[in-house]
Amino acid sequence: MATKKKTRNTKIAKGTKAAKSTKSAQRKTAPRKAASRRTTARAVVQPPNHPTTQPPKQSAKYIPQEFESKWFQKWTADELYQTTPADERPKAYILDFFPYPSGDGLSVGHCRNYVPTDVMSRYYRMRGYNVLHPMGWDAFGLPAENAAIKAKTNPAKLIADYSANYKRQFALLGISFDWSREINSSQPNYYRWTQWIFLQLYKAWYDPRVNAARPIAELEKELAEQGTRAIPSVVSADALTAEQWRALSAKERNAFLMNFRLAYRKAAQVNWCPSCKTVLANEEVSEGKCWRCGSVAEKKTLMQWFFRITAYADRLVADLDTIDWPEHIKLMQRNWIGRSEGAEVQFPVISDQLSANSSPITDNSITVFTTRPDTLWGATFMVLAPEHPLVEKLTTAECRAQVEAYVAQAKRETEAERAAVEKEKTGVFIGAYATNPVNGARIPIWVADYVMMGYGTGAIMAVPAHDERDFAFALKFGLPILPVIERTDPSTGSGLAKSFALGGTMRDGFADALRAEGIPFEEKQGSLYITIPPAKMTRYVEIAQQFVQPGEWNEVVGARWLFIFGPNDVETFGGMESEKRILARCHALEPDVRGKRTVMEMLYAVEFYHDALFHAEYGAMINSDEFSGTPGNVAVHRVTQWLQQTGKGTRQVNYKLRDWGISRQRYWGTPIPIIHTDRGEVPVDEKDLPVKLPDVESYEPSATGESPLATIPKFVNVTLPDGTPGRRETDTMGTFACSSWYFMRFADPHNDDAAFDPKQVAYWLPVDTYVGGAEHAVMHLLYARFWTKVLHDLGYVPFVEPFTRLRNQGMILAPEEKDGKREKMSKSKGNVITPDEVVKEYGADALRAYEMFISDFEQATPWSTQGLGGTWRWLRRVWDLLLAPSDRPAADATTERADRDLRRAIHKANRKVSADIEGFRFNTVVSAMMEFTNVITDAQSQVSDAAFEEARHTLLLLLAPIAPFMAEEIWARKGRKYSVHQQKWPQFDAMLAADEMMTLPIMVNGKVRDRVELPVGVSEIEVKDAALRTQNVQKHLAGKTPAQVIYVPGRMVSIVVR
RNA sequence: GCCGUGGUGGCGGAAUAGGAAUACGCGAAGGUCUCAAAAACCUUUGCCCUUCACUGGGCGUGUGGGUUCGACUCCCUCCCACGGCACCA
Repeated sequence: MATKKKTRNTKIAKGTKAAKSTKSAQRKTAPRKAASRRTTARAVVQPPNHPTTQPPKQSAKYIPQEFESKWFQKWTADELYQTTPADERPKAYILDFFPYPSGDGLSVGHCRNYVPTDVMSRYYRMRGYNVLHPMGWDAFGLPAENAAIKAKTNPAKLIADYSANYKRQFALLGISFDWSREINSSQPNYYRWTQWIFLQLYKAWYDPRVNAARPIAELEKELAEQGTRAIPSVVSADALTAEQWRALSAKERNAFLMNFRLAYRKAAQVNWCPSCKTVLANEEVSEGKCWRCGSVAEKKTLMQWFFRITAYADRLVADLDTIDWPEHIKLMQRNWIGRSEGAEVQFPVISDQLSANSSPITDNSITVFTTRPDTLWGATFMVLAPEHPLVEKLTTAECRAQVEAYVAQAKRETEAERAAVEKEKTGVFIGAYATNPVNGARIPIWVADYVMMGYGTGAIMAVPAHDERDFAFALKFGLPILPVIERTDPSTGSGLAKSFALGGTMRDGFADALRAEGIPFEEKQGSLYITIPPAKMTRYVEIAQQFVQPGEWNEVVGARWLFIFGPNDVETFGGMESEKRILARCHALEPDVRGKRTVMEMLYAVEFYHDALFHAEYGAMINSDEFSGTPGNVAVHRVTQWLQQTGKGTRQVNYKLRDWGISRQRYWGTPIPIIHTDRGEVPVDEKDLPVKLPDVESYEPSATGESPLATIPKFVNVTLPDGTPGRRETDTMGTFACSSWYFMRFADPHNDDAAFDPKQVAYWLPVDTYVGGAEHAVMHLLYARFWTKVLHDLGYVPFVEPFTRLRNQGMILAPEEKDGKREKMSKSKGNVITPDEVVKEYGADALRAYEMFISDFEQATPWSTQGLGGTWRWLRRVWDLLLAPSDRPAADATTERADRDLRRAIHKANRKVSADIEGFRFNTVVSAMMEFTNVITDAQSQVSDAAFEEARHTLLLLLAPIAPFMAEEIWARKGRKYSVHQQKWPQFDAMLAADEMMTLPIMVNGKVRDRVELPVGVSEIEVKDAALRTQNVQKHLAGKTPAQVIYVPGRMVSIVVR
């Protein structure tokens, strides 16, 4: 560090001398001690009688407000950023997330992604790429509709105003969007094709045999020929023979096909406000109440449209491995899809319980899904979700009243209440029993709200010893808990076993005997807390038998489960019978435990045991008949295989992912192109698209829960070409539909004959770089991936992933207050900073540079007006430097060396700036530019005219993507041919960037003690020699001979002395 | 609770691949210019000790440990902040 600074000081000192010795009168008047890059630059810029070629109106000073808007107008007029159609150049598609234009406009926080993607686009244009960098509006949706209702206007008008404002702000920032490709998802020429894609989904089904979507017509053909025989059951459709299919009416066939279509209709619940008589979005319900009127939100069941995204779950998981996305986003998608492998197992209901019911059902059984078939032997009860249809069927007469009350209460609870944190477990026994199919155990059936109808089969086998929720439930209701998986001690990797010897239960000398055997324990208040090493287990059991007092017992828990009552009187806890036996004996011996209903409840009273009683590890199986001893890593697999072979269960994959609901009972969205008739749904003919949203005055919600469109007869009532009367579907699509394909439309935005020209899409797509906030990590990105795969399967696009590279920008927070608290920018807190105010004061280029410089692109960070001032001052120094006159001294020996150094800096800067723009390291792009500026300034009075010009030329070109306005203005003032943005990116030469000398730090025993400067490429022996000779190293060696000298080529020398 | 991300000067942050910690910028202090101020520019700026000075030394990347000639970087423990999910069988 010190050396480095000294070096620079030396250079500056030399520079000053050189400056003074030159002829410039101005420089002679410079302060004697000036010696600075900055004074020098400034002194050169403002000579009183410097001959200037500039028109009088131009300021010599950097005043961005004088020229920024002028240049943007010219760029627009010249169509400088219009994308050219597909050609032979390499393409770069750089895209920002589709924004909803909000009435509040952009803040400096929103610019965090628009500026860097613009820099990148400008960079790739200069690199000779054909760049697509478009912008459009995600214009449909709730915010616009609500704002319009409030303002008593049409949302289309609001969107027009808001997007115009966004466009103005983008212009202010110099963002180089190709506005000729602007799209608006709420215009018929766009949503016509959203409807078209809906129809493609409606007319397709997912064939698991080929793992792809296929036309539904092919399914109909197959059904007519051979029924459902060859179709694996992926949907909840009944099996059908060809004859049965052919016998169905058109309406019945339609209903049957709904089980297969990728766009289908089913009953689903919505939030309903009984007072506003309207459907509420999740966002409009807070704490179970309507956010407008505060009444309690209810559930209402409506027929709604869904996309069958679950069919693609496996592909959506698998293809994540092929794309360059942040790992945490991929992880969030994997978790969201929530693929889990397990088994479905049938638990027969014990029929004698049913005989009491009026309709005895002989083949009744409860199907459960489990990810842990290896724990089946520990299933000691079952739980049904309150909504489960078998609750009604199986509840016995004695329990009916209680069960019905419980179910009614559970249904009243909102989802939020039911999922409340640390909620006390509740549930009711329904009076019926089932048989555990693996061991024939008779186990009770309960109903409880911690089981959800929406996941798995809505019923579970409860394995309380190895599932936390089941454990809590069993403890509360006194249900038996049987360990069936061995506990491993995480710290040793072997079995964890514990014993608690209560004071007075063991004879004297027990502790000494343990000590003699080397079994560790702690003694507190006369009781022993023993942790038994696996190797000593047998010995421990022998010792305990000898020392246990008559009428007392000692137990072992964890890896083994033993109750030691006396010599040769040891009970193993390992099944329902032993549970009963042990409990009876303990109750008999000890009045204090008589209140305990299960062995585990008794043990749970000892806190020392807690970590050994319950665990969810994949350990070796115990207490599981012939499977006991099966190692943990193969247990699930082996049991699943056995279940399949014996017909007790089947291997099953389950997902958390639900199908994508798109129905919105709203006006402002894409109408769903379906007509309802007596013979079922009929899709609107593709040539009749778009189904236009009627332009109406009032679109307040209907009182029935239907969309406002339902109140417009002119829209609703239609007659099909064959004269059949029909009713249009009145739901509109949620906006995720619009944003699931817009990136394709940008490739061919004005096509009226198709959603896009496949050739254009094949050229531009997939998107090379996609940038937006992490809040869309799951939904939007998953849906867009899904649509892309469907369109691929149906032959419309040649790729399966839409976004090759994804990056998320970090949030820009409000400037830090004195208390150091970090806050988001928000209108309500009044701490929003707009680009408008920043551009007005500092100009767009300073804003752009600061947006890049502020921090790592993905990291959240507070805005700082002082930091912004720093980048502004840098730009001003660049301005002065680039517009300074060129009158360097003639070349001589000194300049030759300085020229070489400067040229090296030029190529190093080029390399760094290029690599960092491509790698999303925008903050170091700016710091590298600042350093390059400093180097040129420092060197300017020592180098030749040619080298100085080369450096300044490169600086200007590297600056063009970052500060486009200033670069263009300087380019013009220098009299160069318009435009700087159409220039080639400067050439990089690795040879010229290579260093001649290297400074190597020398470590002695891990501490830097000295440094040597050597030419690059000297031999290892020379380096070591030089290192050992340096003064401070000699001092630290203190006459000793080094034991080891390590040379890391070009990096450092490390000397070890003992 | 689980999952994810992060923790480096007074502040924003940098550090390619295990090899010079704190680049670049802000702020601060002192100075130059000025009648003065602002602006601009110069110098210093992790902490501590030592030296008139040159210098030399110790500590230092949330905590504690480990691996290594060498750790911001790799491994283990713990703490804190932020984001997301939450009875998912």
